[in-house]
Amino acid sequence: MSGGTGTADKRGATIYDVARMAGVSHQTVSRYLAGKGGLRPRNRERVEAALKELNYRRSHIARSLATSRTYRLAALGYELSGTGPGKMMQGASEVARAAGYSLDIISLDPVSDSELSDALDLLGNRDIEGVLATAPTEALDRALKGLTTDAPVVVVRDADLPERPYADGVDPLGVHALVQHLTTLGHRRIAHLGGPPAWVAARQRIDAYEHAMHAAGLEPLPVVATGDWSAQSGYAAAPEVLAPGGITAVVAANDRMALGLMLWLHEQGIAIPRDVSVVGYDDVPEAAFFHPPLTTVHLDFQAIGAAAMRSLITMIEQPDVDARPRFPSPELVLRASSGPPPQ
Amino acid sequence: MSGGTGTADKRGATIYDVARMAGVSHQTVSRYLAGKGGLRPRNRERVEAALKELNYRRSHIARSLATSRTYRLAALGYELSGTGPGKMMQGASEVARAAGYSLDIISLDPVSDSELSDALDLLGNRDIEGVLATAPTEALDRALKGLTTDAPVVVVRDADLPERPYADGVDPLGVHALVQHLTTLGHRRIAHLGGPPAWVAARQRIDAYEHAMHAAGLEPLPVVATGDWSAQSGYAAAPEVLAPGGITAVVAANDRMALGLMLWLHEQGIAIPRDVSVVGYDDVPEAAFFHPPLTTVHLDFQAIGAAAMRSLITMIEQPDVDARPRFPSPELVLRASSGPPPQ
DNA sequence: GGCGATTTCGTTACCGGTCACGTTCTACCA
DNA sequence: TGGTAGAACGTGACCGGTAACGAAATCGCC
Repeated sequence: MSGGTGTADKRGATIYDVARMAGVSHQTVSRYLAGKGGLRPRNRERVEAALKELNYRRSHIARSLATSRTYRLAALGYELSGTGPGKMMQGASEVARAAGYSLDIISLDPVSDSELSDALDLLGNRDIEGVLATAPTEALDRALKGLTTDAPVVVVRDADLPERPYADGVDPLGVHALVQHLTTLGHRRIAHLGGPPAWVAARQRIDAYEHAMHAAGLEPLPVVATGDWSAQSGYAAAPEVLAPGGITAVVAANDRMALGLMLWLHEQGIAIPRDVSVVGYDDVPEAAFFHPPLTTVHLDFQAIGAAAMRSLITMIEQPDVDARPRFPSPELVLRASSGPPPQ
Repeated sequence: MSGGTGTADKRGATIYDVARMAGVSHQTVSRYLAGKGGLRPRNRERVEAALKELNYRRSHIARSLATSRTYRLAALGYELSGTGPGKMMQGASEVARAAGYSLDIISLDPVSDSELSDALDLLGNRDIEGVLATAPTEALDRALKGLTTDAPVVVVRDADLPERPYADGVDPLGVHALVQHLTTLGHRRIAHLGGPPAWVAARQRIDAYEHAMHAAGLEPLPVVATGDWSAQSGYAAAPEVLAPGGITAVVAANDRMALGLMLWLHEQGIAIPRDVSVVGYDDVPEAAFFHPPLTTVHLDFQAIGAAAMRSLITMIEQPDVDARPRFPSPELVLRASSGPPPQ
């Protein structure tokens, strides 16, 4: 009413405005905002009143300039609209926000490489405190290594493979469990429908398939890896996968490719799992409702993203602490798409 | 070699450092960086050399403080890991980055409302220049309206419905086309498996279904809307949807619910589309590979997100221009899940 | 060579906070 | 009542850029 200071002064009120109105110095206001106490009740009240009256909001920009902390992180990866990467980002994003950081998510398009370099020098930007990169291709992996920033970088692969991945029966990817499940059912000729070879994840799964077959005393079949993770590519690659003949089970590199493969089988009149068993990888929420419901390996993407982000934040806030992320293990999920081979 | 300034001075070089090394004033460096020209070749060279030598990177923070432009936007929505919202964000994100903005993506959890208020006052933050919100529930819609910020806000609904949505044969949602497709095939008892009623999108689709039925001279059946967009919920709701009896076609509120519904039908020995036709909505990439491939309505989510973002940026940069987004129209996609009703 | 008009450049202030330090006030005790 | 420790508060500088303005250098032309 009185005074005539409009409520919405353009450009917002500063601590100096607040200080003037409260009859104190800007430093006192700053102290109040820092919440450290040490204000006399009278001044505290006046500051609070002025703050409210002017609808003060702090300027993170100015604060950042003074403290050289920005609380900004960046995350990048391919195909962030997919279930896996998407959930990962969601997990990461929640952790970041809870810790007071904001997250710039940069979704790369596999097609255009120019975008990659753009995005990368965006990261070279010195007001980003840390970088999280997910499920990279090797091109991205290399690019990240060449990153000229001293901000910490966390790269999430499908699993942090130990030095000797398959020693001691350790199966970090869960592919062994999948293959073992099939061999236990009696399958011998088990094919692998691989993911795009440029992806580290796809290569890891191919390796794991071959290793698991050898471990079971079986000869791995030539891996068909012409796909791009999509259902379309699974459908297209299906004939080639089945070409060797006598195949009774197929391990697809992910659930979506398995879906495409299954449609092709249906169209050929090949029954699942009576004639051919199909298993996937990822356990997307829809996999339980495929026809038939898909046996697959469950990955808790959200937890993976969250763990990676926790690790990144620890690297920033406590550089001396060892903060390697601990990712949850993949778990085999048995459903109706796998069964004993035909006689 | 000479001089002894280490290449990696902590905290980075400033334009003052560069200016000193180049023997010019900081303002000259600033001018060079602004790219406006007007430097003598000699000075230009010296500045360039110093820039490179010191590995200078500009501080966006300081620039923001001086210009009061932050080039930061925020986007928020539910279930960003889903195909639709995910692609939308991807489209928005690309446009934003191309225009020089960075995008904070905030993924809300439908469960916890506390998160919403947290996120919201994060937006009240005055260094965010604009807000994009997608596919909101009405709770979010209300919350956004109460937002105390003078930054522009763009809210994306499924379609920007005109004043009188169904006049003049206009069908902004594509649901009419879907229903008409079914009636043309001869269906009369067409049910709707609705989305979660709290979602504006779900309500719009329910309305459109009922209106389309009336337009075809048919009585809409009671809508079952107990789902949550998931395949699981489609599966669970299936018996109730089919309960009225004699139903020969079902319009699901989205593809995932259609997937769950179809699994239930398979389990009951009901053939699709021989006994019952099923159609979805969204056209997720996998829909073409369901069994059978799903008739649905295609939405170009990426284009929608991009259009919304362009609109937001226009609102920021040219406040006087009318920048209402123009979204692409949904398109009917015919596949094998719909066919004539049984005799 | 001298003059004015343009370019080119430097000086100073400012954005909105925090930090370091010095001053004032209060409270307690001799 | 005076002295003093410690809390409360204010002053000035600084973070790293940009904006505004005036000074200096350059150019063209007579």
